[in-house]
Amino acid sequence: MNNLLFDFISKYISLTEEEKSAIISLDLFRSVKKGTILLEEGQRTKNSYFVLKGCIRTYYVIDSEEKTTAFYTEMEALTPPCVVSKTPSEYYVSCIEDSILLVSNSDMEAEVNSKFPKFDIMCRMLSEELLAKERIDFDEFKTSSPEQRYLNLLQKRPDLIQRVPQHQLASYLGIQPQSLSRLRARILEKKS
Amino acid sequence: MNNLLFDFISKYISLTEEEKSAIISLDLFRSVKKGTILLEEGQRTKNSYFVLKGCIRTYYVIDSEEKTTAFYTEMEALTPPCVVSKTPSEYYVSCIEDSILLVSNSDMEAEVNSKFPKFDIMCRMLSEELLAKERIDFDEFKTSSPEQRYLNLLQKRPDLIQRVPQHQLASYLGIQPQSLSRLRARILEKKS
DNA sequence: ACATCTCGTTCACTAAAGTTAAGAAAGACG
DNA sequence: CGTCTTTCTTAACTTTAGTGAACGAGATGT
Repeated sequence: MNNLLFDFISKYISLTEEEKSAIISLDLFRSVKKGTILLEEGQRTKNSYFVLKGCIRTYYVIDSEEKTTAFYTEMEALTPPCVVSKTPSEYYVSCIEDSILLVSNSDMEAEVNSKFPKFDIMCRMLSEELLAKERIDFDEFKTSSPEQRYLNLLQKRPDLIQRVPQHQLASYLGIQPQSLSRLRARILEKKS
Repeated sequence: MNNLLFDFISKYISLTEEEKSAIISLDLFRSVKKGTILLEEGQRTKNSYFVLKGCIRTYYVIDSEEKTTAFYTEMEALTPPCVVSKTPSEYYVSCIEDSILLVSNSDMEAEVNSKFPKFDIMCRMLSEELLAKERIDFDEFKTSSPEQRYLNLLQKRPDLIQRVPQHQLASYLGIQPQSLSRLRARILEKKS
């Protein structure tokens, strides 16, 4: 697990052995069972999550319906907006597979960053990269139909379609579960 | 103009007079005429933009149709994804009002940041904040209908509806211009 | 002043998504 | 093993968005 993390970090900065052991000594890894709710609406938190294995999702409850808006799988990081804005969370975060997560909190990050300014650089690079990715995803979403979005997902994250329940996928695609079923039937029809 | 910029920066870090004059000496301000294309599809650039006055938009050309995905107005910053990924741009950036922009390039930023590490911190805070904002916008988009998105925009950025052409607004809302017209008529009907 | 072009709106029609309801299939649990 | 629940699918119907075409208003250019 440590190696997975260090391989990831090495894409941005290089670490000395001393820095590596400083990270290990923080004891950040957590095993989390499927179904665990990591963050609830209205709750305040300083925690960020990095998925080493498994999958977590973010969802809102609107009119007592769950609306899933994002999935985070292996080597993906989530810092909930409420951590940045220091306000109560607008959404839930839950674990949809047995997972191994790295859980860090912003106070601790600030401390580490002041000791190792390198980390600030890495955080900056990471969030710039994530912002660019998020914008492109958003743009693709805006400029395509539900059917195109599904086909696009099939290309880019085929694993998600296997490991995630359909009704969660549906709201991730911005549609109703029934529409997703129909849309998939339509696609199969076209192929034949 | 300098004051607008320094007020903005002061939300993140505090600057000494020396640092301020270092920034001014970089001579970053540009007056840009309405209609100017700042970035074209396929082009490589290292430029980021900060809008002091006016409005710029990003758009794709898909099937020879313009698809507008974002607007940036006063005190908003745009670093195109292609600057981060160092690849040719996937979209166009154009100026839709006579504007005053701050144009910086990533080489210069790197130089300034190494001289004043404070700036790295600010960039990090800024991109974390923007990422959080982008995620929330995306989530709202996913979880609402075109009509709700329009009403939402009316609440949050009423100025945009005034200053931006309808057909650009339409694709910003992820729909066709005709649908936006119809949708607006529908809303007016409901009110009466 | 005239022709041209762009933009916004409207209309009729088609296609797709929302909604409500019902039933089948798969899982969870005692 | 059967029961209960959740998940997925299908269907009928309603609502809304996409599409193609047409029109008028306003801007642009010569």
